Amino acid sequence: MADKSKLWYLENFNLFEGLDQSNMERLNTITTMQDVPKSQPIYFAQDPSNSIFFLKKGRVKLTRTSPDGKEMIIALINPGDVFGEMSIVEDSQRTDYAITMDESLICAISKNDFRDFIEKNPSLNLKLTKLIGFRMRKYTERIEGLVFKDAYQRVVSFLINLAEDQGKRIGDEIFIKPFLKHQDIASLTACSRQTVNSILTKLREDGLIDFDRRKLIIKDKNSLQKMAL
Amino acid sequence: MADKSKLWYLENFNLFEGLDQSNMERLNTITTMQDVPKSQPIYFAQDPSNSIFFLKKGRVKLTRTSPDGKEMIIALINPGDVFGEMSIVEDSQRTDYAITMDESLICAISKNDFRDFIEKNPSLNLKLTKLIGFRMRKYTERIEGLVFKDAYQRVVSFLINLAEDQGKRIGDEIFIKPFLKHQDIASLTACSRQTVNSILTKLREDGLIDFDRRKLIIKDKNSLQKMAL
DNA sequence: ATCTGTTTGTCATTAGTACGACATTTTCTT
DNA sequence: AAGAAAATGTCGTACTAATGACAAACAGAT
Repeated sequence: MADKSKLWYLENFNLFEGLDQSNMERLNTITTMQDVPKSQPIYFAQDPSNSIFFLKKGRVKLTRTSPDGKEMIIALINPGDVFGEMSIVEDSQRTDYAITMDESLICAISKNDFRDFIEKNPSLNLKLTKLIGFRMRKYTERIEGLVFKDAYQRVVSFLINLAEDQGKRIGDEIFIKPFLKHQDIASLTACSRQTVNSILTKLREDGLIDFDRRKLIIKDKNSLQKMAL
Repeated sequence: MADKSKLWYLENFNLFEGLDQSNMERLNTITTMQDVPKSQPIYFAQDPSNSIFFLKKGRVKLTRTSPDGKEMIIALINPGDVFGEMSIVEDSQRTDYAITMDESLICAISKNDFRDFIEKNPSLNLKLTKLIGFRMRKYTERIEGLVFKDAYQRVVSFLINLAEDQGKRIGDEIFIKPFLKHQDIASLTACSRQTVNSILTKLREDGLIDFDRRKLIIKDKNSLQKMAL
């Protein structure tokens, strides 16, 4: 789409572009590809973190759970995205839980293999740092949202981001296809399912969006942007 | 102190340890040291980010401001800490605002010099990535706190972290000396000044802490830890 | 020592959201 | 096709924490 945000491009820069043929082949030998059905865990919290993943196809969500069982979604992973990359930096355990939201095709590299590979391709180092730096920026924005914005603004901001990440512009409207459950939006925006519902309903009444169980249409992104501040 | 958290050590690992003499000297030539009075800005949001800093002495806070003027403190910087390191990763502008809280001694390296220096000392690359990775972990924890914890738990968690970072154990108690204004704690824990006050007062009534304008004493860290969950 | 601005302490009021409850609709399973 | 399970829509109630207002304590400057 024409107006994908700059951030989108940063997010989706190919970690491996610019590698020569022989390295690509070497890369191929150290990765394993796997078809994973819907709603299958990839890894759990406290698992030793010894792989880094690339999502080829499908959707994955990364979550954390509070001591009393509430779920918070840290990130939605789309095709082309890397996840679990903290394993490269730290030897410790995973702090999040990764689960497919659709049938997915996932590519894995063991931490050690990847480290060796980086050693031989130092240009990856900067890219990886940039990737992590980019994640950090997103986290900062998230924190800022939680601190400065109310539930309404958080949900609206989320919709805008979603539209920029995975929307398809058709005429004046932006379509987002495999739409999320209200509970998922709630877990992403730190409010309750019911609050999400009432906000979405209000936005629909006001003609800013339209939605049903499987798609979302942003009808007036400009106005949304104004209210998200 | 005996029980400084593991995270503390990660945070304070010396970016430059292990460098040989000639590199240390080279490093010395590209850094500038500066004595900065209390309450002096180091950089502003939107400034071009072209330096990385090390705090030798004093205290610095990094903040962000909401459109309507509310302040959020992103981090407190203590002697030995690096800050502004995102400039290495990204060419863009600063998103935060750095200001001294006390008279401080600050060491600066220009982004370009630092990049050159890294080029010649690739081991720094991994360290830098780890530093950023560590920051990221902290941010994740912050997000989790905002989502899962209420104001009470957030303030208590903050006190515990503060104690671990800069407390001095004396007998059974932990002393924290240049204590923060309630407004600062509020900006760090995402609640109002008045809420912080009432929480601290309650904790004092319950005999878990003691405090006045310039010092804080943690009297029962265990109990605090239990309530922070 | 006094004046001035800052920080703290305390209160009453209000706003924003969570939560529980339940009906309705949709989707999945067999 | 029918029954079960999941997701949505809509209430009312309850509670947490923000806000505004003000007095008291303190700190810095002259």
